[in-house]
Amino acid sequence: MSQEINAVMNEYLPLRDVVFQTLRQAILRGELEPGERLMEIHLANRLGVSRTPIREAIRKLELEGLVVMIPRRGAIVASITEKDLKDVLEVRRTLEIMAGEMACERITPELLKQLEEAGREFMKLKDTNDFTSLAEVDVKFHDTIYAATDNQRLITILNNLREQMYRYRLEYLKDTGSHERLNCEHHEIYEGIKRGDKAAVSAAIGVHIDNQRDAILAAIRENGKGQMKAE
Amino acid sequence: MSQEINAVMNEYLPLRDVVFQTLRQAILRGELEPGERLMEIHLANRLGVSRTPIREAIRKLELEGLVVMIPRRGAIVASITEKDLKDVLEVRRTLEIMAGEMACERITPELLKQLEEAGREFMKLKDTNDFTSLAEVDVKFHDTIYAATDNQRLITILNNLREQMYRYRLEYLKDTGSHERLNCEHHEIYEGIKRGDKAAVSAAIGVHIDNQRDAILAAIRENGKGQMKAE
DNA sequence: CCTGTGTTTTTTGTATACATATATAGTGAA
DNA sequence: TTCACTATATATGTATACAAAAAACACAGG
Repeated sequence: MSQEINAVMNEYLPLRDVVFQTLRQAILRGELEPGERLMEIHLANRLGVSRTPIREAIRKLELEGLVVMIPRRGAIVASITEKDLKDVLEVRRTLEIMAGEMACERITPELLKQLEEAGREFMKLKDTNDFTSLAEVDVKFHDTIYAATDNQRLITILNNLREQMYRYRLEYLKDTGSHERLNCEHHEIYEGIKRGDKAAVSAAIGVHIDNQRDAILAAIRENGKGQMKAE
Repeated sequence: MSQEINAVMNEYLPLRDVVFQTLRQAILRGELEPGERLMEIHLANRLGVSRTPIREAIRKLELEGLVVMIPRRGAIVASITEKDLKDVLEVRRTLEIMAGEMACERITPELLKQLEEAGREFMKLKDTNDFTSLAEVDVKFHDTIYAATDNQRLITILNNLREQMYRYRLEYLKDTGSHERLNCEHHEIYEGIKRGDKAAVSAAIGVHIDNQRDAILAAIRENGKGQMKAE
């Protein structure tokens, strides 16, 4: 049993963690849709494990808010309302600015170089249609800023908040018209951090998130069928 | 089996959640010390349940960061280093200020009244030795501000960050010399929110958290024996 | 044709069983 | 005495078994 899974387990990883990451990705990528039930036996058969690791993975997803438990009915994929998304973006805006300002003070030469590189890569990719790579580079750019804060708690929270929006990220990156603007914003942020100019960085990141917010909300309102549930 | 636990279950609560809350409280109150092992069979016997709910509760504690898993050895209560605590307080400072500023704009008359009342209760209690009630009122004061933000995500994160420091809260509230200052700070925050004066609120909350930070760090450095592990 | 009730099925919640890895203790030899 | 090796005990990781609750279904009666 669990051949395909155990193959990945070169170094030690409990099945529950494999299942957790698998389900998590599936939810964030939209392969499991909001409202969909997570039935233990079904998932167990599908992943080739018993119910035990499935259940333990669901406990973690529950705490993370990615699934909602219904008493004696099990777990369903959590729906994100527009209000939820606004709330997340509001907090994220504040913390991204915080991270940027901290980076102004604490960034190391290596990380600054890495940041510049991520910015360059984004510029190279911005006119292609390779949205996946583009998203990756975008993540790398922001991750570098996070790393510069030297605050693990902040990094963890920011990563979580960002991932809450993964379902919508790709959608909004497909709006190629915004790439040039994103590129400019990245450059402005990079230059600000390089100069240690907190006010400039703060303003640039604020604009950056606001634009992202507007783009995502617009995208949702257009084709908000499966993605957004009423409740 | 599980007599004492089932007694509490008038309305439906899975055993795993009862166990989760029980263990969580025990860790936050310091009844389970950092580094202590959480052995499943032992806990199961102690709480009168089987290993299954214990394990599921541990999965949640793991994601919350209150326990750390050691491969094939199980869970131990997470140690908080001084760096961890500083990181938490740094993030918390930013978000508490954010909450205060949002409260300036969004607070309702009822919540404003509740805030005033919490402030008054704190004043009444500040010269007694009833530290538990004092802590409760302090929590209520801040909870009211959180509620005024109308941002559920922010509330969740702030509650979590605050709870991360529960182990140290009581310690620092026992420093009766600081009560008068805390009281003034509360009053200043309340007045600022009432006037909608964001700058004043921001400054007051900043000072409030900074003082708390210094007090906690000082308390830890004094008797940092059991509480702080090198890891 | 609709409705209410009893039965069956499905699925969760909990307990237990089994395999394996790690720690521990004990024994023997250098 | 000390080191090494083996046997044993203990605890985790996973699978399975069992009970109970909820949903689905069928059937009888109006």
